Amino acid sequence: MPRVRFAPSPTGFLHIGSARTFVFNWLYARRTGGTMILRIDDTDVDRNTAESEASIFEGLRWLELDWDEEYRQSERLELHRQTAEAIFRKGLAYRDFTPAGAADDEKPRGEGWLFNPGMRELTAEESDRRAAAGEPFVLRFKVPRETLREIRFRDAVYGEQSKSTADIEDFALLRSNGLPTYHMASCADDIDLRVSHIIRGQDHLTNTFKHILIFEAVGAAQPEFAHLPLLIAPDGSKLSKRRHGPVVSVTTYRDAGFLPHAFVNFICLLGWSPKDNREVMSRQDLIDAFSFEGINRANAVVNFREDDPFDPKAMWLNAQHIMALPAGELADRLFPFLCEAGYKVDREKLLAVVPLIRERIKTLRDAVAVADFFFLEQLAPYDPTELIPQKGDAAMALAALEHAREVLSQTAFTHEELEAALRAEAGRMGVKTGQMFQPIRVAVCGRKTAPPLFETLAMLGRETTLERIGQAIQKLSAHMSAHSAQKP
RNA sequence: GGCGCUAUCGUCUAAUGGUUAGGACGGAGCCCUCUCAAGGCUCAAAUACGGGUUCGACUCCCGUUAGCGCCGCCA
Repeated sequence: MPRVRFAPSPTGFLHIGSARTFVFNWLYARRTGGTMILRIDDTDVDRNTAESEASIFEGLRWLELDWDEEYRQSERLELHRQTAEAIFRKGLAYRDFTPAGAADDEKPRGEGWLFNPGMRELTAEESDRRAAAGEPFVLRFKVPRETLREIRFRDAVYGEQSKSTADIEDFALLRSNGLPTYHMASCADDIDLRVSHIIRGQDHLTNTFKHILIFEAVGAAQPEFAHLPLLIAPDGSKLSKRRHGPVVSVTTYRDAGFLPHAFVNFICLLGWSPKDNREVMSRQDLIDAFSFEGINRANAVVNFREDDPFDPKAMWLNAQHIMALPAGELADRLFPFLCEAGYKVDREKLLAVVPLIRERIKTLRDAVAVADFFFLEQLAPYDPTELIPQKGDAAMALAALEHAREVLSQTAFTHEELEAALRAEAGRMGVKTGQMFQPIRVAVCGRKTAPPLFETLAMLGRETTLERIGQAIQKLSAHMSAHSAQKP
């Protein structure tokens, strides 16, 4: 059974790219009946924060993603140290006593550094003596140089890869403070946890050659590798909080009212395709369709803008998932957003409102603006001229409202009855239905764009409807007299 | 600079030597219609460039260009 892992370092909030890496690992595990491991890679004590770790768990919980085993690298340092020690004893690593930062001075900006001169060649006696004397050192892997060879592996996404040892630097295994580096800790854990498939970002593609050297040195079997194309910003740069702000954090999507399943659907489609033109996919659909062959090799742009922080496709997918959700579940999802907005909502009423708004919201939060008039006692102030229909005037609006008030006071508040009565009244008045309906709509909703009128009236009930129409008549009358007083 | 990776509509992608280069988002338009949506239909929109190989190239090879990644005692 495959064993895969997601290994975030808690140095920032859960990033959209990290979330995608988790999802691809998870999909593979769930598809194959394998094991999903969450490993917190917290060996960089200076940069780790508790908030960051909390954000990772918070994000994963929101996404409704689970895992089967959980580890923390900081609790496994002894294993890392012992593994490094074993490599050292085999003569495949050496102590480098070059003081930290010393290389910075002579480093001619990004030249191909391979190792610090003099340190590889230190005799065992000399090395032991200096170490015993307490001189700090970093333990480096002794990459084969005398006899060059090609390190090879087959990536499940990028295909055959090879690199000459002549182009691989003597990377560090242990820092001078005794803590393992990422490479050491990661490989030691992957070996110990029997990780069978390493699925991670493409930024690790060239690191993989180093990791293979470690696997070989330890005598461990090589796992399968699958590197994922990176998520990038519209300008081609990598996503970063500093440059791109909160759009890279998954909690931003949660707070904006994305459905977790829609969000996962969206990030899966970035760099992966089921190849059959499907796009709106349930979690089970994704599990069933996932394969490494479907993963693309080019980086994918998250198409956000300054004025529109969410990728339009993410919005569309969210709307699709909202429309596909059973009414009861959608009501549950909407509930916290409406409560947070200060609306007085009860589940019964919300359940009735859901069918009226579900096609009109792209995010859960949209409901706050779209459904306000269902829950607010008092309508927000609106411009009385909104009551005036197309190709009509204030007098027409006033007449429509007064007639409507009359008719509605004696009509049953059902969709059919309301529609029949109001259409008939428009006919009697000799106005178009739209001219009749708009003033009523604005009177009860406070704006021109709203859900269909009759369902809305039925939902609101006679009392509220008549009250709001009465208020509209007052507003309009006041407006008319003010208007005519000003311009006699 | 060295090494590695990548390149199809604006964006996400399909087409594993033979298609009028397909789908989706977004855009434009039409239909439906009590407004707004939703839905349906139509249109515009791409193989980075240059060489090969081949009867035939988005697809294979070489080069150019561009982008990204790694080259830390970060991960």
